[in-house]
Amino acid sequence: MKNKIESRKEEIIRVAAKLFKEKGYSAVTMRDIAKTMGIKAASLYNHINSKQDILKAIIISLAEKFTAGMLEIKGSGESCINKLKAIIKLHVTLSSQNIYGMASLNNDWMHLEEQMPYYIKLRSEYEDDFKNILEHGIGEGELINVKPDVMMFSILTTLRSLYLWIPKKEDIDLNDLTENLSQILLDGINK
Amino acid sequence: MKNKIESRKEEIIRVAAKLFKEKGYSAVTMRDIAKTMGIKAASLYNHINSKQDILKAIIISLAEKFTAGMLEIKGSGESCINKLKAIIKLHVTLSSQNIYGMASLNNDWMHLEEQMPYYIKLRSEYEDDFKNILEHGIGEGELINVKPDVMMFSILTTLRSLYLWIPKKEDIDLNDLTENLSQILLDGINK
DNA sequence: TTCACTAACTAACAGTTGTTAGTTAAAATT
DNA sequence: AATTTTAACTAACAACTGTTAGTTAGTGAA
Repeated sequence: MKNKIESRKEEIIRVAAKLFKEKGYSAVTMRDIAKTMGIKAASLYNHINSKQDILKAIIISLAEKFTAGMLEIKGSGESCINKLKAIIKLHVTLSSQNIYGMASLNNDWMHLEEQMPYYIKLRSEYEDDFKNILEHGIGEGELINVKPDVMMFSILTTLRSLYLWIPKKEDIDLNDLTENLSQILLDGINK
Repeated sequence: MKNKIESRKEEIIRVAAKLFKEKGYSAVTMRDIAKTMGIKAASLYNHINSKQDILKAIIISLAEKFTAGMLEIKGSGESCINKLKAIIKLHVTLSSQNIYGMASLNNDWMHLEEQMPYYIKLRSEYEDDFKNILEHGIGEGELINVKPDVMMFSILTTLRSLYLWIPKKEDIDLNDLTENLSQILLDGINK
């Protein structure tokens, strides 16, 4: 059943995500989405159930990709520093693959309805895993002894904002970016 | 004319900023704001001109405080590292003083209308000044030689997200936070 | 050919939106 | 005491919201 070519439903989700990034979920109307696709708002409902369903499709699928990525990293048996580098790469990869979706994930999750508790659960678990890696790194002497909360906040907010920044650099090389970010986030900028 | 006690207009702006942080500008109605204050929506218009004016009041005044802070730092004659520490302190100070306003500044600026170009101008100049400090630091050998764009992105997005994080820690000491952030952002977490 | 399916359409709905007009009771000023 | 100002109110508006119902032209299968 699933085709390589984009289904109409996937197109709606893609177009909606782009509009959500520009104006936010609440400010985008079904008529906006339809107009961008060159059809009428009512026609959208041949493919999707509701506006809410579009948001859900964007956010939950992305959140689950982060969870899957973290699961793999957790079980990799690498050093703490290497795990952190893998997390950075995970964010660069997923963000560059779905810039518009990342905007909704960051800014529109509070407009989820039934799915909100599930999203919150995924996010909490991700952050717990992240903090765990940091605490382990501190315990092993791999990392400096600073509050892991502040550490995680600092790194994670940078990674969560990548979607704002990647599209501005058309010529960007993602491996370079991952490398630069690792250096800055792990070793700082002070010479 | 100006009193120490909060005017009704200031109360509207404060209440609105809190609601804007929770749901975003577009999802908050004038009736929401009024209800929170225990009055009717129409009564708000005795004190403010429009919903748009509330957003403008929140965002522009904050943006101008950042501009003023940067101007002072720029002319301080301090070393690059000390200027960066001063920027970190500026963000911690302004963010903790106005957590709700910072949310609008970050997430709702695109809903500014006439004032949008002015906001964009302030933000661009701030970022230019920031990058300038970094480039100077690299040139002088104070900072490692990594693309200043990536450096600025990394530090600035962390600082811009402080509003998300400060309120979670009731017991937080702002000087501690500034100190921890400086260490992490400037020297990294790698031992 | 006949039939069911797909994906578009028009029309309309009930509720919500920001905002205005006009009114009123209390407080402040003259 | 008379007057003006303040800050609330009710009622209403025109525009917009997400969504539904019913229709229709084109497509592929029987």
